[in-house]
Amino acid sequence: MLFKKRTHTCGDLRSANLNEKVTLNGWISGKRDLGGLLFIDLRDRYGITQLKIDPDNKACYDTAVKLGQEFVVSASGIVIKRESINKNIPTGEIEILVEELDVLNESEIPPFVIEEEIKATDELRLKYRYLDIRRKSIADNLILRSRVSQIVHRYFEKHNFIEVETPMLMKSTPEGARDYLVPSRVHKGKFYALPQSPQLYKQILMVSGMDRYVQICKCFRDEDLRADRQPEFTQIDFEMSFVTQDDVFEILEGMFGEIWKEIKGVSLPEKFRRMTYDEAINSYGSDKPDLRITGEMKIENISGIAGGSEFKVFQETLNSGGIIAGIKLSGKEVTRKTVDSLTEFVKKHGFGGLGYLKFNAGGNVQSPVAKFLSAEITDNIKNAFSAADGDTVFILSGEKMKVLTALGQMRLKLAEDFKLTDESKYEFLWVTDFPLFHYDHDEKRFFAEHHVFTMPKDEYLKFLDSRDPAEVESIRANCYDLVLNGHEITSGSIRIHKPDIQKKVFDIIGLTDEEAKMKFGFILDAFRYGAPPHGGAAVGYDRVIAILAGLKSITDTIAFPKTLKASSLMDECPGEVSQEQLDELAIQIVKKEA
RNA sequence: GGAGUCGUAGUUCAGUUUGGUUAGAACGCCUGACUGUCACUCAGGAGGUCGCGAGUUCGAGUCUCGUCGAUUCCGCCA
Repeated sequence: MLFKKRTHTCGDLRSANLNEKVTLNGWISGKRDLGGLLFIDLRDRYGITQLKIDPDNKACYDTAVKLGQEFVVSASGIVIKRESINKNIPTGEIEILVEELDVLNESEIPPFVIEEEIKATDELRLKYRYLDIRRKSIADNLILRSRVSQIVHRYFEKHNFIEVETPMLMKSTPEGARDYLVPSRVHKGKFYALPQSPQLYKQILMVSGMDRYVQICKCFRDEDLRADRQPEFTQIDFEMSFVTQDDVFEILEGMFGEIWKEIKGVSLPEKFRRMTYDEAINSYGSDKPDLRITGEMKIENISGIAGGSEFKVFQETLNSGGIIAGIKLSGKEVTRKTVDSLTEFVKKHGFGGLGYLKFNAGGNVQSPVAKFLSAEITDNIKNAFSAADGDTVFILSGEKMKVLTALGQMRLKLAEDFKLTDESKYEFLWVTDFPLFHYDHDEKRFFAEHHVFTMPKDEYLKFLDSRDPAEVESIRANCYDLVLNGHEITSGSIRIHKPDIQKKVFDIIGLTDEEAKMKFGFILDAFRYGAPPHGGAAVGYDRVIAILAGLKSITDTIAFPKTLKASSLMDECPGEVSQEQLDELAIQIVKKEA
């Protein structure tokens, strides 16, 4: 079908184009019929341009009055100056006096009005995602995503990385997240798995001597979903040979630096701040602390100070190996309501109650536990937190990790309730020295915290032969996360490349040689032929885009996202398949009993 | 797997607490009027399986149970 092609987009024309004869193609975004004069807003992804239809041009006018929302048209005419200027849009000084108007396609009445302040629910927007993407904010997210992608490709190429595509159909490995499985027709009863990440392939590429590998790739995890978790998501996955942790950091610091500079016009520090896992847990009660909070609100362990008190709860805690710790809220009025809501919050975390010390003006201390604490102890607590009059210190006592994580979550809650987070900041933080193992008391065995190929730090290699839970759990790994504003956006490690160390790690998690061979045989084979020291990381691409776009959820960074139940409302997947397809795969559906 | 919230016109919601006349509003849609609008304005109109299924009741949008879907959180996500 022939149609008059556009000479400009709907975002192009300005006063400089006055008197030019132009053609625009686009969607009808609005129509204002004044009874004679008729104005149309024509939209494409570049912007909106106003069309003026004069009733004297009868053919044109007759077509125009019949136009509905989202009709696709081609309009030709002269760029003229508007009588009244619209300062809200970039093309607001001009309009097109239309001479020729063709309907390229009609549209049914859309199920929701396509406007920036969308009223439709997520459910409806996902079902008609193609209409949702016509909205500027969603389109802009996809454009942003595309721009970042270009920056990333350019950056890694500049640093001598090779892009290698790795298989989407691979072997299922039982460690880690649940795999999405794909049945094999040729090998009946056997299954491929979709990659949770290209981890093993990229390590093998290091053995191959590719030296520097990168890929922006889709990954799949069949786990329950959240606002920031989609069943399929995207990683910037990379691996480097002959490197230490610092080399990996440098690459990512450079990459994020370029992204932020180009997208946000913000210069990030050349080196990001670093913190060990232990420091993060002890001071922020989290392995991904949000450092945008005013005054940082560090957790202080006051076991030593408060332990000297008569307070029975504190005594019992310390006797059973627990800790007493707290956080300070600076200069905010703490009401009865605040305390009640926080108490309810900590009770959900399994605490009997919440202690607090309110340092009022004039040296008066308001506290339900004050009567158990001497003036000296109260003073010492005040000093430990560098508390001033008007500050409140909240205190919890109990098992160490429970206290720290509860205080960590309270820190975030207080920051939210009292608006202590500087939303304009970008706080990047390396969290390093993660534990290599944790002991599972139910299953009575050790598990790898990151993955089984993570290299222990040199000074802990001696504990690889120990089976004492405390010693084994003390082993720290060459394993690191990059945290941005409290979100984990990157995770990686230096890998084990020596078979003897690998064997010891397998031993600790109770993997026999035989099992190891069955699960990881191909990579262990590869490692026998000269594996270089190597390490890398994977960046959670969707989360990075969400933060750049100022979104809470990653859903709108993805063109066609899935719901929390992993279905796509637009194309209605997953769907049933025919009996023939099942027969070919030798698969039988077991109906759930009623 | 568990807990919470939501589901009423094309859309967003009110109505559910305390069951009771013809289920309302706004936007959208349709018709008409209007020659400088840009959230055009004005007048009129159409539009409902109250998610679905059972139950309680003289009577259910409203109460109970189940189910489906969306969403938030916990578990889970090396």
